[in-house]
This record gives sequence, C-alpha cells and structure tokens, in this order.
Amino acid sequence: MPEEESHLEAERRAKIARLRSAGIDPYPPAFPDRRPSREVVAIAAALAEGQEDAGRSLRVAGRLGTIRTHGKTSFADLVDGDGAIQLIWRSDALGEEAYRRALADLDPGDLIGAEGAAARSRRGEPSLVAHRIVLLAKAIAPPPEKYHGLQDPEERIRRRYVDLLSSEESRHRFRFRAEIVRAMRGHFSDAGFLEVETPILLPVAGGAAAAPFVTRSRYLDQELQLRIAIELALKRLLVGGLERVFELGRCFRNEDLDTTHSPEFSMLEAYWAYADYGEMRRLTEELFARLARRAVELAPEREAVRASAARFEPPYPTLDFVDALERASGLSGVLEMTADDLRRHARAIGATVPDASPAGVFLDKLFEHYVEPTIDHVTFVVDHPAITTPLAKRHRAKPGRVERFEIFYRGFELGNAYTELNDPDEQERRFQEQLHAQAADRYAYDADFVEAMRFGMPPATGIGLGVDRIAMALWGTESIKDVLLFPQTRPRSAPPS
RNA sequence: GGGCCCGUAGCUCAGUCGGCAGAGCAGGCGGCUCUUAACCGCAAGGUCAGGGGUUCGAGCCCCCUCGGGCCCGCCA
Repeated sequence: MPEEESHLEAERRAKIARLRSAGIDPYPPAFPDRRPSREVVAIAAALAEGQEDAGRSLRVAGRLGTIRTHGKTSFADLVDGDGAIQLIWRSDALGEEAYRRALADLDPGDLIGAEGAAARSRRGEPSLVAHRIVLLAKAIAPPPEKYHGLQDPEERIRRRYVDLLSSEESRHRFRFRAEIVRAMRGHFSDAGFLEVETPILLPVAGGAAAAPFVTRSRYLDQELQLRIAIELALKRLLVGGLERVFELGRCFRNEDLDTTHSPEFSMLEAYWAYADYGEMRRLTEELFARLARRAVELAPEREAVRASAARFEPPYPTLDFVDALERASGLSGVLEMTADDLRRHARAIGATVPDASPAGVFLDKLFEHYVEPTIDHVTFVVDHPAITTPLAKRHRAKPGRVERFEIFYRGFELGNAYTELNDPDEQERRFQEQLHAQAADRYAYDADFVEAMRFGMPPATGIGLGVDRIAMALWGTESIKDVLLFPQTRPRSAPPS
C-alpha cells in the first residue's frame, strides 16, 4: 500500500464516499448469471447495424476500460476473462439520473456489471445497450495508460496484476502456458504414467549438480534443502514397484537468474521401468509433435507461435554428440583425448572453466561452442561421452559412451534423458568420483538412494523436461520471465531513513 | 563478477549547448445521442530513483548507492 496517493486516487476515494452516502455499496458481494462477453458479442454480431435485440436481457461483468462520453450517449469498453464488449450507455435507456451517476462515479479500471440488450452500434460494433449498471468493485489505483499499457519491464514483473489487467497479450500468454503444461501432463497420463508428488524439503538435495537453497526445520532441529531435481525420489518409486511415474513441479537452484535460468523453475520428470532411452525418445517425439499442434490451436494468430511450432514438428534431426562435435570443430579422436588435450582445445575457444574441472566439462564447452549455435529445429543430441554424464548407463554398443539424449532448440536445452544406471555398486562408485572431482558444496551424496538401489531397481529410462523453457520456446519469447507469473526480483530499495 | 544502457506527473514519453519542468492519456470543470487511442474548451497535477560534488545556476556534468534491461562470464 503506497503511503501517499495521487490526486487521482483521492478523487476515487471521494467517489466511494459519495456512493456510500447515497446508500450504494461500492463492493457488493456478487453478480450472478453473467455471461462471458464473447457470447454476447456473438449474439450482437448477428444483428444488423444499429439493431437492438430487445427481446432478452443479458448480464455481463468485468473491468471498465475506456469511456467515450458523447453527450447523452456514451460508449465504454468492458473487459472480462478472455474477451471484451462495448457497452452503450444512453440517457434514455438508463434514465437520466442513472446515466449522470454512471459518468460521475465510474472510472476506467472499476469492476462493473451491466444488464441490457445485445445490439450493434450504427457503426457496426457488437455492443450491449445497458439498462442497468452496477458497480462491483471500485478501483482506487488508476489503470495504466489505455493505449500503450504498462511498458516498464520492471513494473510488469513486480506488479504482474497490473500487467495482466492491462494487457490481453499477457493474459493470453499465461493461459497459453497453462494449456501447454496441461498438454504435457496429459501426454504422460495418457501413456499410463502415474502422477506423484514427492518432497521438496530434503535433508540433502541430489540428482543434479547445482547449489541448493538451504532452510531449517524447527521441529526436526535440522537443516533442510530445497530439491534441485526430482530424479532420486522417482527412482526410489521404481524400486518400490511403481513402474511408470512422473512429477511436474518446482525445483530450486540457488544460482543466477538470466534469460533462460530462474532460481525456481518447473520440471517434468518421468521414469519408465523396463524401457530404454530409445522408447523414451519415441514418447518424447510424440509429446513434442502434440505440443506443436496444441500451440497452434491456442494461438493461431501469433506468427511467432506458428514459427516455433514448425520447429517442434517431426521429423527431428539426430546428432551423435561425438560425430557432430568432430565435424563442426575439425577435431578428431575426442574420445581418446586426455584431460590436458581437452583443456587446451577448450582454452583455444575461450572457455574459462577452471583447470581442475573434470574432463567432461571441457567436452561440454567444445560442444556448446561448435555445435549448439548450429541447432534451430528441435534436435536430439545422442550418445554422449561417458565422462560428461555420470548418472547414465554405459552404451550397449558404443564404447566410452552413455545411452543419453538431450533435446536442443535454438541455443538452449529443453530436456535430457538416459537409460538409467541401476547397478548400486557402480552408482556408489560414481558418486564417490563426483565427490572428489567437484567442489564439495556443489555435490550431494545421498546414501539412502544407494541403499534403495541395493533392493533392485528395474532397468529403466528417465527424462527431465524444462517446462518453462518449452513454454518459452513455443510462445516464441527470449526471456523466461515472460512465462513466469512472478519471477524473482530484488526488493524495492528502502526509502532513505 | 565485468561491460553497455535505462530510471522525468498515476501511465506513455519529450526535455537542444548547463539558464523558468513539457506533451499525450488518465483525473477535475464545461460542451456534444454512434464513439471505439472519440472530439472541442478551461484549469490542475513534479522528492526529475536516492545521496553527495562541481557551478552564479544541474533533469542535463562528476562520484557513490538502489532498482531494472541487454551482452559476456558463472550455472558440468
């Protein structure tokens, strides 16, 4: 609540006082039996210009947009959930007193209900001729400028409600995201995967290499971490006999925010017993094709969505990690190179990772530099060198490789899948190797997970999909903040004391 | 973490060479029965992000701080 209000807000408070003294509640409890503006627009659109469907009374409710006063007739725009309709206020239809009061007491941004007849204006605009207008909630803060809306990117994020109420594009974008999430969930459900919910608060956050957020349980008198991945919980469920499981939920990584990274982000992880990464690839390709179709259904008028959807359609190119890297870089024999060789090549392209990094880090840097920029269509990068990927199963045919695919799209990663490691002794060994190779604060040793695997985890494949990034990619935006309702921001600076 | 850029009325934006703080929208008052970024007239609206400095004089020049954007780095 701002401490000082503008004169605009003082005017609006004065109107509230005026209404109350006239016995009108500026915040009544409900407005039943309303119709979506779209329905009324459809009825009105069937009429001739200037014609009014006086036979039935219809009710609409929403936010008041611009008011165009024109003497004894005025026009006002009413915006509701996914549409808008023009209201015609006429002195003769409303009564002189009600007409005068509407103009005096209502402002853009107020929530109102209107009852009246569908009509088309003489200029042809589908409208509702109001016979009654009811204030449903007086807005004290004025809405942004009617034509440009809220432009300041900082304000659009900090006060998302203002962005949403003033921007149909923004409302559409978040409905779009929600429907993409629904389609992703539906795809795995339809394929027989059980949707589960596993803990976010953990004694130790594992399943990925990332810095966790740390918190504390007063009850347990113990430090807890917020999960960085869902993987280890879901694999425990495979051990427990749940053969196809997935979870779509928030993960948290205590790292910087940029256009493709948010400290909290949504992942969909799915694990499938007795299947391998080839089967997961088929399921994933069906998902991407489904998402491409759905995106176009949801936003057929958006050129950026049609362009993205085209890049999400099959067939999907496959790039063998090693072949693609060697072809693009001119290097050869990368699998046989020593860590020193790889570091030298990585240095040559300007990578600035520490000298002591595991050799796989240098390979990843080389791939990023030489191959990723060439990827445009959704592409499956497969069969990575084993040294880049400690948690996947060794490739059954290609020595030195693992059974893995990553899904790339225009410079960023959308998903990552393996044939999962299920040998508890090898799992233990790889955990130990990681522990020695990486900074201890970036690595979690989950002893209970190894214990679970000792009871027998079926051969399985698993995938992790970046939900926010998929929504970004399909909508055609460059920034993850565009698909997060409330991205993290620093607190506003405190006023000087 | 480094570089560049931005912050002026509730909102969208101008502000020249350092010389009285501007417009449009929104709001107030008046006019108009078919407008749709309605239109016409009048009046009002400012901690120029915050702090410090230079100067006769700072929105403008310099320094610091805060917030944001873009690029790079980090994030295997």
